[in-house]
Amino acid sequence: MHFDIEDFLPYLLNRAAESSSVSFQQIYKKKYGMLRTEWRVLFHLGYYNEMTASMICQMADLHKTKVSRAVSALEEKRYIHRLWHDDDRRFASLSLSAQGRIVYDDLSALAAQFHNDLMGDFTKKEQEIFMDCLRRLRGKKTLS
Amino acid sequence: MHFDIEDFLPYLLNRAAESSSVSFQQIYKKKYGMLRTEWRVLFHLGYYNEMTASMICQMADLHKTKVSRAVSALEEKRYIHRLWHDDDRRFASLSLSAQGRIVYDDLSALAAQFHNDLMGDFTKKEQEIFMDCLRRLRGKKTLS
DNA sequence: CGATATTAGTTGAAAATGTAACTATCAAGC
DNA sequence: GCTTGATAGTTACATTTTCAACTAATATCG
Repeated sequence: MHFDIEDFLPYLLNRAAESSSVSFQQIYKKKYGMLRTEWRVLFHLGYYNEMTASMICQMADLHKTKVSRAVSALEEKRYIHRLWHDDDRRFASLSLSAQGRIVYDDLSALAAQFHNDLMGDFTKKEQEIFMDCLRRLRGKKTLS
Repeated sequence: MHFDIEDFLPYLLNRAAESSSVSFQQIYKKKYGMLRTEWRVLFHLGYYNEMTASMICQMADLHKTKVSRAVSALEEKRYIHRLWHDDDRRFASLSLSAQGRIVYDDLSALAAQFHNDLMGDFTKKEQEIFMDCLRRLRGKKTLS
């Protein structure tokens, strides 16, 4: 079976992902001193308002130690609140603080703009197919 | 501007990339004890036969320290040869050893198969557009 | 030729990540 | 109630990655 390096999907995906992530990373890093995982946790909380750490793990495909550390970092920056449940004290509701909400609003607007810039070159039809492929790919675990 | 978390391109790309890379990683890690960067360097050498480290950096979008360490690791595993140039002794030609070639042949066949499995669900047309979008995206540096 | 700048690649320390073991809490079965 | 097992989350340690400083070789320009 022929192997063409430039068409190898994991490689292509990685390069595209890295290239787009790195440029957007500059923004939240410079403006708010956040790491990628922190931004990821932040935007989940901004979007879904209230989640436990394990919900974030599942939805964002992040390991619990990564989330744990990101949550601590965000708490230290006063971007989120952590409220331990009374009925089951193993887990805590996470939510944005007022300041965190401001940061989220700012960054999500920039993200939307960034997204549109990236997509700008593609036709509507291409965009649809592209996004659809990505969504179908995610979660697919072949050959394992 | 509206921000939809599940459609945010860098996020989608990252998840798709991670998911595909992690599953393939199991293979070369288990079979040959290689890290992702090492596999990346190896398949560049397998495909292009002879490159300097800095050529690999450019083509594979890898930082020179990562390549440097991957090259050392591959050399220790006896998968590659390093030949310092006589006319300009700053750089060295890297190429696969006989054993490295065997490893490459094995892994590239598996990679091709893996690629096809991933792509299997998509129609020919979808595949074309998808790959085309990825290639056009890679290297695009918006908003920086 | 000699000073300065570039380029290829390496190395060391700091930061981030992954893995496994851990604490604490709750659930189930007896 | 007590043991066993699961779950949420944290911590410790080893591995990787990143960043900046470094060596060594060549190039440029006076």
